[in-house]
Amino acid sequence: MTQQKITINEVASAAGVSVTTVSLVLSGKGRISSATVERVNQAITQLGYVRNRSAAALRGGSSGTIGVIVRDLSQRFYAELTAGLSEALEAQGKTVLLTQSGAHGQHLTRCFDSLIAQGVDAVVLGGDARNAAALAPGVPLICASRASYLEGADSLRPDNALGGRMATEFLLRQGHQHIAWLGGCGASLTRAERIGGYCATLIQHGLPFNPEWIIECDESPQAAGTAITRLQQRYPHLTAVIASSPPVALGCCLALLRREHALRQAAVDSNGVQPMALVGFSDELQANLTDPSLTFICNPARAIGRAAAARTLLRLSTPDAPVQHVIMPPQLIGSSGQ
Amino acid sequence: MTQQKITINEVASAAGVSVTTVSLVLSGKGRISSATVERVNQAITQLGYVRNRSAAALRGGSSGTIGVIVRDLSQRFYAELTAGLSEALEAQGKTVLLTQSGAHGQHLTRCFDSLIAQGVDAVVLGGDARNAAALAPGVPLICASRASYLEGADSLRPDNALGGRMATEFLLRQGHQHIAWLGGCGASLTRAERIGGYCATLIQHGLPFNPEWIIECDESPQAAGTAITRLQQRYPHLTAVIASSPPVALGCCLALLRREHALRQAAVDSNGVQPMALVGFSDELQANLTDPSLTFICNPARAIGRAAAARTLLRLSTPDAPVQHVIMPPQLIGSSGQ
DNA sequence: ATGAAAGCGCTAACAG
DNA sequence: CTGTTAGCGCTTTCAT
Repeated sequence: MTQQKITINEVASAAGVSVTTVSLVLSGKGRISSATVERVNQAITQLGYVRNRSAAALRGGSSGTIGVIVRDLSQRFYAELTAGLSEALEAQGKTVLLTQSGAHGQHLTRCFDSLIAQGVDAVVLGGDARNAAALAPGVPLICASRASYLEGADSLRPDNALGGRMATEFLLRQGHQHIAWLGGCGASLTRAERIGGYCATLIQHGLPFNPEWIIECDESPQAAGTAITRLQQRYPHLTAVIASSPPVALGCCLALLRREHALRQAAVDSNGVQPMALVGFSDELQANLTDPSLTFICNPARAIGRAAAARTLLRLSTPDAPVQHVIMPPQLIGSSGQ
Repeated sequence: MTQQKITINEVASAAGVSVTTVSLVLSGKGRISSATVERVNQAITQLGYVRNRSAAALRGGSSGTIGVIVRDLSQRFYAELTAGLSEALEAQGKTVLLTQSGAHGQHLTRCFDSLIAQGVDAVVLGGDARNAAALAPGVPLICASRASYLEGADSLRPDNALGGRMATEFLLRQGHQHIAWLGGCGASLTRAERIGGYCATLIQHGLPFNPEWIIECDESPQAAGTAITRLQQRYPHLTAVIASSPPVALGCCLALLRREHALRQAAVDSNGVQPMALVGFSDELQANLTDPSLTFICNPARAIGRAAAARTLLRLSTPDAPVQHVIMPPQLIGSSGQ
């Protein structure tokens, strides 16, 4: 179909220079006179030449690819992260090699092997990094996850404690003093960090912190609805709740609306019905579920991806730069923010 | 750190054979005695050899990579699609090169160029395929999008008309006869196909189809709430609504609950208040927003990804297989399904 | 059934 | 500043 084999050789002769010059122009390395650069680029576009990165990689140059490992792209946080990362890397002429290590990270080794075999210039690792330390010696490793990180490698992650603080302060600002925490799994590091922020904020404000107001529950509206109803019965003076995720927040929201219903219908004086306030956590920035009654603290996943891209490029250009750990602030979307 | 340069040469001598044999074993091509295969594989694992795909690609073999182009990974449908695709391809030893063409497909050409430069064995294209026809001659192209496809290339996509039919039939089965359609943009092909299924179903059941019950609106709970309230006022005998997306469904759900409130409080006879039924569309299978009052018709995005992977592998092994177009059924998640 | 040898397209020494 | 040249690790005829 198209002209098959346009190599730097053709480009070189077309531009009346040597292959070295062309190669230098391509990688922007040597000091080539701008006139020559011009001529070469012209030849390149004229011939429709596309550089063969395999050959470049083979010879020792960089492959122009960055490996990414995430557990599963259907997890919002990692999808957003990967989107930001790929966007930023592609803008710099890099290409992303995507691998999924599986829901439990079971394919981590396979991921590293594929990436190494493909000659990636660096690896960005999402998710748990604990046993990834020595899997890819010789290739820069950048960690970008929801909570964990590696001592010796560059890392980016959300400021979960700040998220917990933001949620709590948002509710305090509205006058609430009895705030419950609903949802999430006790083993979650992200959750633990967020709850840390929640507790710290309460204490800073001289409010008592009651561990019985911290409830684990499945990430489903049903489970959340059941849990919050029980919570309200047991602790009637609770006036606000922090939900660990959008489905939990939704479950709370619906349960609360229905409860208001029921109470009003029971002919209780309307004034006696105190509507409960609600804040939820989310992994997507737009969190387009927001509504007057739904406010979210959103992870800056996409921004983390972009930052990881920047860090990766820096690490490639400056291998000796000191290791850096960055934590990025969440964003409040809904009632007051955005 | 680790042993640096283990090439097929080391493997060959370690196994006491020639590089040819090793290469043949690696690609499973030539007829090598199983004894030799055994010996070679042993040497490979012993030395921790990993094949250099760049070299293989350069010499003419396959690179073992499949290129993927999506508009933006933060769109659920494409995140799920990519997850399924990558999962299935990695299980077969392939690696995915991910590129994003941008919200408006503005980087499509750049995507193709990068992928070609990297020597991909095939390209899976998500999103609009119209002007992608001739961008990558010589490389198999597989289309996997929400609606559009290319005549000459293999394609996979959701059965949107069936989705519309499923939503409508679900409501009809519950006895509803006055069903509105809320949300989406008039220019959307996906929406048009779904609405086609909706209309067809109504007609098949001998029900009138009223174009004024099809409302465009922003994909936000607020917009949906406003729209459905207006709709109810204008057409009081509507008893059900189909929502184009989760945020629209949520907005409807909340608005409906509040309206029931209001009516009940206004001391209207409770029996006069007919609760409205609701079905929504979603791009994620778990659609974990489901709740007794929230049912979803979910796109089989992940399954489409897996099917696209299978089709890609088939196309690589059998280049002459006839072009195939596959449409995949959505899934009802919630009240009755699942 | 296996081995020897010729490059694939590119980059990085070295020279000029 | 630019040209010559030697491979990178692998696949693939062509012999054996």
